[in-house]
Amino acid sequence: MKTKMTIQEIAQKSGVSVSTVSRVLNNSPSVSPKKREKIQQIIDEYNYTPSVFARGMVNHTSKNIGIILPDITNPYFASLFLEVQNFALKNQYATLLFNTMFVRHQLQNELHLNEEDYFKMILEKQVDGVLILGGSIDKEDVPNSFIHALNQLQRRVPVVIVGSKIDGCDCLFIERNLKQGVTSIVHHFIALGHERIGFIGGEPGIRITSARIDAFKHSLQVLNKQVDERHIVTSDYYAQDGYSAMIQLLDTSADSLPTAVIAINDMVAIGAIRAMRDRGLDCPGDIAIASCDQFLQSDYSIPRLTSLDQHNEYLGRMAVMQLISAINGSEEMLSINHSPELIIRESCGAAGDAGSRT
Amino acid sequence: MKTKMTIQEIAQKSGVSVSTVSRVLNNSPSVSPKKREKIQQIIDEYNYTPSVFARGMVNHTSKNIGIILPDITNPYFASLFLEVQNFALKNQYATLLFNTMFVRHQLQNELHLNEEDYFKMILEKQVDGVLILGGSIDKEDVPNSFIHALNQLQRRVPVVIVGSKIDGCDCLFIERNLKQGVTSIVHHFIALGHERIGFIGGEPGIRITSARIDAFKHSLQVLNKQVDERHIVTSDYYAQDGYSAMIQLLDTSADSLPTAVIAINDMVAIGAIRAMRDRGLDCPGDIAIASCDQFLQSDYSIPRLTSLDQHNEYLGRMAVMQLISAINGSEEMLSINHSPELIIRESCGAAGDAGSRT
DNA sequence: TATCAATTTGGTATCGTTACCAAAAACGGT
DNA sequence: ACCGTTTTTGGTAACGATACCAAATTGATA
Repeated sequence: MKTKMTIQEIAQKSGVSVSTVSRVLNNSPSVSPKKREKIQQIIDEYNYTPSVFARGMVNHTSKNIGIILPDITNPYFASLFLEVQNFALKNQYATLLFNTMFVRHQLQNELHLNEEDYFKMILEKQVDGVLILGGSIDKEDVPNSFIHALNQLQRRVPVVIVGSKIDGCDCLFIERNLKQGVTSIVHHFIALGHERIGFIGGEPGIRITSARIDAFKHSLQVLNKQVDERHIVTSDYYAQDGYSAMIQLLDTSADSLPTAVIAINDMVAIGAIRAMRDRGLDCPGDIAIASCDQFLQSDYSIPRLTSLDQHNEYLGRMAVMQLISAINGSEEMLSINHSPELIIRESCGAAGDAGSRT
Repeated sequence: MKTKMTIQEIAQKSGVSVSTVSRVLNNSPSVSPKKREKIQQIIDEYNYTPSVFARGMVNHTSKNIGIILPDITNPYFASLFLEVQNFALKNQYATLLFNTMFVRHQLQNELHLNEEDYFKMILEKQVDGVLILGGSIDKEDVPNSFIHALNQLQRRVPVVIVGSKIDGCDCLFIERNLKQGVTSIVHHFIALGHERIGFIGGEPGIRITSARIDAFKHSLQVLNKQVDERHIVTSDYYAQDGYSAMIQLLDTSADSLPTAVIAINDMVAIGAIRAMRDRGLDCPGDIAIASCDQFLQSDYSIPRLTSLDQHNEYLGRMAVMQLISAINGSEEMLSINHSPELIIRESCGAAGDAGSRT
């Protein structure tokens, strides 16, 4: 490949010293306008760009940030990433993306890596900061080795984590309000006259799951409603998991089925509705469904899904802002506060029957 | 942040010269086993990793590759990316991901960038190679400025493009067989006795769209069936576009509706089915639907979608393999040949009624 | 033991920037 | 015209690796 221009060549061609060219490159004020213009012209003409390696040697920065997330095919993470990249780019940072989970994808995962290995890799890549979106960090008992690896990472570059705060880890955490949304769904169901409400989906042992189930139980207890434990079925986050969870629910409590079910996300809801259909049940007729974390297809499914808009874009944006400000040495913690919004459509019955597509 | 170890410090601590440490780092054979072990131990102890900047200065490589794609939230690109990253990582390459399309996401896209701008950015990042997955490259008339920018990129680093070959561009192209799949859908529909078949979705002026529509028309003509132009409605690639395309189809040819429709992908199929439902029509009863590029939820939708599995994983893998071999100076072109597989489920009627979930 | 070849080591220029300091030029005021 | 101050420039030492060549060590053979 063609050899790159260097600052010396630019200097020579413009008849100045490298120092002056460097000053132009870095917008230093102390360059005479005349020289600046001439140099800039030469830079443009040869479309020279400074070597990030040489710069890195001096500044120890790469202008890259690392993003670690479990699964980019999950719309939740994809939309988060999108906001992150957008904002990062606006601040001259590019994003190195590491997708840690391959299992679901039937790909022969020839590299047997756990998240700790990714931490190491990312460190070797000399990124200026790391953003961790979900993953193992959300486990209820995070392994010590994981925390250790995380702290080691944190000692070298700023680390921002979108997830639940854990003890013994001094990274910056951005927490979502997981409970508020579930509570508002419960209230909505109660208002529609439902007495027996269930909850499906979510991996057990994961904080997101248990936080939502806690909120679910708690909000029912406050209203003096009972919770039937058989109506709570964990599994995972995808359509197939919604399917299996609903089948299990139907099988184990055939004598007293819930009349409404909360799904941990839209994919799970879709799987659950499919399961109901396969068992000859109608949604919302027999069981109403509402879910968290709405995604793009929610408004086109049959029935259209009542779902929570968690404003993930906002979350992603806050996370990078926090990271970039930490990279720039700021200690300030950005406060984040956004309320999820319940989008009422058909799957919860009653009020949503008309649909909401615009 | 803590200051990083350098090779000199390691050398000093192990009582050897930097050269020897460097040799250990690069697995050079000419180091005595005893010294090698001792040095390795010190390296591990301080968990030293060499500076990518310093290395880059000497080798001019970053061990990073750049991936440019329009929309990571689109399951097609997400699964492609996953394979790409997996294989890249296995070869010590990390992936810088650039998502060029923001429009669909209602985000205030404060950075007004077109793909050419991304080329420039990626070049400045000193990646060792670039992989372009779809996007503007698939336009029927690619702007000259785009080709120019592309060639400029290509002159500096190897560029592999997953997309249709274009004249005047000497990058490496990996082409999908777009026609075969559509043809097999047509044959399936004909076998089921359908006479009037339509086609919906896909952005007009994009090669993927026109290639598939061409294949659609051609395979019908070969069988001496007519094509009703009103039954071909382009729009875009998402659920909302399937919805609007189907509405338009229903509106413009109410007198003679097709009995079967091919959707350009599963999201479009979902939108179309929703539109039918809103108009009181049943799928597959009134209009059967089959689509290309199956995605994860295909088997859980109502009805389950008959769809084409294009084996994208394989495509993604070939693309990185090609890129990495090009980075390593190989001229060889990998030949790629995989046949799409039609997964028959409910949405096409008849044969698929039983569903296919395992 | 002396000689030569093969193996293992060390020294140092180099890569392309920026930071820092010193030198030169430009400017203002007497 | 001279001096002091400010602005603008240039020279060069870092930064942390690798590559290359020369030197030292080892081992084998006569």
